[in-house]
This record gives sequence, structure tokens and C-alpha cells, in this order.
Amino acid sequence: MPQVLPLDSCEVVAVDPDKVALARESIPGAVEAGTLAQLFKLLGDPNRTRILYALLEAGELCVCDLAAVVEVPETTVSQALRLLRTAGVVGNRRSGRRVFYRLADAHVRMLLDLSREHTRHDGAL
Amino acid sequence: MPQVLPLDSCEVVAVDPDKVALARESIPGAVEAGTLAQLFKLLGDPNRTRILYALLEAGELCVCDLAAVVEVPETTVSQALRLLRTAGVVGNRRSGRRVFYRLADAHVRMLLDLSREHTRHDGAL
DNA sequence: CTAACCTCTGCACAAATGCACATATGTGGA
DNA sequence: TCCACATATGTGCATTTGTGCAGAGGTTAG
Repeated sequence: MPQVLPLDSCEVVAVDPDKVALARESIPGAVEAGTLAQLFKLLGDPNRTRILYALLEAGELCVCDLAAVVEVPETTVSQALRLLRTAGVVGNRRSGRRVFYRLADAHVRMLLDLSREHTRHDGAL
Repeated sequence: MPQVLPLDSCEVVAVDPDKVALARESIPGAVEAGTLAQLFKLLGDPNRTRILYALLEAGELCVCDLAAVVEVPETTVSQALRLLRTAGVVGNRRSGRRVFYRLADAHVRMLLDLSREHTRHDGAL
């Protein structure tokens, strides 16, 4: 029967040791997983979600217009944009007193498209 | 949770009324945004993230092997899988005492691929 | 049938998160 | 210069979320 070993012993009794070993090497490490999770967490709030889809549709919007689209106070929008900006999900451009925001890159756009298609195709959740 | 304000307080002074009106019609409503956010929120935890990438690599794994790959207690894995299962992100198959989990559909797989590529391409965050 | 095993679930506590208020920064016009 | 406007930031509170423990299904072997 399996021998009791320190933590890393999990794989000794693995049902499918090959897959386990392979997966262990391939999956994101703690750091990369943290980064990925951070990204997803940012998308995991209805307000931020709607802000991003608004930018996906409109291309570029200032804070006050975003607030109008999403129907939340400008403060909330600004807060959300700060997080998204810090994470590199959106970029901004200053024009006079206003600051216009846009999606950062094509990956984000594809991500949003895919996700919406997913939730529509099979009503996940 | 999102909060809805009286309408007139926001949209009257829109800078770009056309875009605002267009975006307002196109973006996910409260319900769809909630569903999307829920999906992203599920991916927004390092443990769940690694579980999903493990399934992406290995194709199918039982709970105990997943615990070995991700290096967390089986209880934690089981909890995570319950959430993912409920949301339709993963599916499962029973074989004897074991339950094997897999990614639910191609959308999820593409989502994971895209995301990892994104965080690698430009070190987002 | 009983025992051993794998997985699932409810409960409780610690930690993280979003929101709104008040206030600060920065910009353009009188 | 001073004021009005657009956006940004810091703080506090209410809520949510993740995790581990203990015990409950459900399944196979003896």
C-alpha cells in the first residue's frame, strides 16, 4: 500500500501518473496563475464587465459617457477604470479636461467576444 | 452588485450622444452582465485557474489527481469543482468511486488559451 | 454485510472586495 | 489669477468569498 511521504508524495498514488506529471509541468505556476486570476477577477464584476463591453462597442468613450452607458455614478466608473488601467486591460487618452478610454489590445476584444458567445450559446450558469 | 440610478442624472450631458445611445443598446443588460461576470469570477481564483489549465492539458482527471497536480487539499478541489460544475464550465463522468472532470466546451478552451497568450504577450498586470 | 475508499456538502471564521462619500489633482476659460 | 468642470484618489462600511474541519452520500472489495 502507498507509503506516507511529505507533501510532494501526492503523485505517488496518482491514478494516472503520466497525466499528472505532464499537467504539473504544463500548468501555470503560482505567479502566472496569480496574474491570470487577477485578470479574470477584474472581468468578474458586472459594472466592469459592462464598461468593457461598452468600450468594445463604442471604441472609445470618456468617463462621463461611460457612466451614462452603464448607468452608475462617475466615481464608480472612475474606480473601475483605475483597476482596469493598472492591469493593462484598457488604455486612455487625454483630450482637454476629458479622458477617453479604449480596450488595450486585440486579445481583450477576442476574450470578450468569446465569452459573450459562450454564455449565449449554452446558457451557462 | 450593480446599482441603477435615476436615468436623467447621467445621459443628458453626454459628450457623444450617438455612441452612448448605440452602446446602451448593444451592451449586456443587467442579467447577461451578471452571467458573464459570474463566469469570469469563477476563473478569478488561482486555484480554480490552475485546475482549469490542468484539465486543458490533461483532458480529463479525477479529483485526487487534480489535487496532486494543483497541490491543494482534495476538499478544496472538490469545492472548486462544485462551483465550476454548477456554472457549466466543467463536466464530469463517474467511473466507480472516482469522478473524472473535463472542460465543458470549446469556448472555455479557447478562452483559456487566449488568456494565457495575453498575459504572456504583454505582461499584463 | 461491513469496511475502506473517494467524493461531496454544511458550517464558521478570516480575508478580500465593491461602493459611496469627501477631497485632491489637473485642465480650460473669464 | 480664480472659478467651474472632468477625473482621480483615500477612507470606512457592508457584503461576499475562500478555506479547513467534521461528517454525510455513494461505491467497490472482501
